[in-house]
Amino acid sequence: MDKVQEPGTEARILAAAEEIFMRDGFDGARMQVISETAGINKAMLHYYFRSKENLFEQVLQKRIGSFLPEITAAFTSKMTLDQRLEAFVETYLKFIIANPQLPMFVLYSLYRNPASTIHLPRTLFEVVTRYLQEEIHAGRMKPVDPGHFLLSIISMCIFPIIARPLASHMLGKDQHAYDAFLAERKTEIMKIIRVMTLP
Amino acid sequence: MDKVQEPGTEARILAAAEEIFMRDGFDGARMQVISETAGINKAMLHYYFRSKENLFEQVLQKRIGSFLPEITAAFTSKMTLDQRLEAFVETYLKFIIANPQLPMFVLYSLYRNPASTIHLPRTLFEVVTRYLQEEIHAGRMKPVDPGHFLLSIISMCIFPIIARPLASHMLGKDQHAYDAFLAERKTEIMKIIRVMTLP
DNA sequence: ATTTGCACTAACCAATTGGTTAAATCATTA
DNA sequence: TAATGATTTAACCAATTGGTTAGTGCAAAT
Repeated sequence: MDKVQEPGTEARILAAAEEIFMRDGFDGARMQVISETAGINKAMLHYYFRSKENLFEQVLQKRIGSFLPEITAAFTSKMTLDQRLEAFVETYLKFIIANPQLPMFVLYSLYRNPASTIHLPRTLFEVVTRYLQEEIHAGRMKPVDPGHFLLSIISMCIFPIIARPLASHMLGKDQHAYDAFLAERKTEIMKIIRVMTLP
Repeated sequence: MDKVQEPGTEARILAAAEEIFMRDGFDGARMQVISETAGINKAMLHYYFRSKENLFEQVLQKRIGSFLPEITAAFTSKMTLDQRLEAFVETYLKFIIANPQLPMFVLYSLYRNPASTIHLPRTLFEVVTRYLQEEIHAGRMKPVDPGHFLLSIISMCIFPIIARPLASHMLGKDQHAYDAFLAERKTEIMKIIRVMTLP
């Protein structure tokens, strides 16, 4: 009989904290609920992580750090500009549709406490910018401002997720119809990107 | 001596509640702080508004209702398609740049409690959709899905505001440079819109 | 002049909050 | 086996929370 590798206490706490902080936010989350979700005593939270603030910061940094490298990798893994942008959008959308609570959690947390951005890498923007400038210089792409270009793409990917309650109501779509709408997004965003980039 | 029309207690409470709820969110806001900001006793909050939840809902509905009609009006006030879209983007951007806390407040509140959407009008989307379909039918506009089109525009307007801490860090821009970046947005978004709509 | 009802306050309340402590248990090592 | 250090627990704590209460002052109505 193999003994199933059950996660240690610290990992269980982090997983529980992630779930509760994402659902309820920092102020709405209760240490008691986190400890119950992790199946342990409340005092253990303070034994492993000194305070609520520290526990929250750990969760936030862990989750922010997890997807930026993934996106950057998707972009650099393909050959042509169009392939790279398509891989970028596809990976981005797939990731946030699979983790729909993550964007709002990250954005709201940074909005309330911008100091948390300090530990973030800047590689994604640098990588994309350098590549776009090469393509533009070689005449394979219409000249665009890399900052505006990248932010517009990310806007169109993330916003429909974080604005879901408002957007689905305004478009008159129920749960199901809005999921279908999100599934069409990749195609729609790529249409816009192509018309922006084609020289 | 004219007596300056000082706002009544109820209005002072609403103004204070708006300020505190926007800054701290529902869970982070304290009734004590709201009452102090309004310059009154805490019991007055419950005298005029029964509970914290009710006070919050009043503030939320009031602020949501205030800018949707304004945007819709901007769109319908102009003649040509391009003029209408430009007025829409310009008004939208001007409004949220002047009220930068509003979008996150509304989106986060609805995200945490989607039930609050019930009382919202849907006129904006209907007005825009009908008009776009006419333009497309008349061959004055490239055929696009109105839902995706409208949501993409709104995404590109709002996202740089709510993602400010993250975006300014990733683009390597300080406070000042990011303000300048936001000021360029109208032009950049209009470029994209034109290339999407031109037949 | 007395009643009525609204606006307002100080004091209070039960419940909950994040955090602590001292003691118990477990595993490792000497 | 005895000692040692890490892990876990139940009980506790001071502070804060949203909300209540009984009563005060005051202007209009009777």
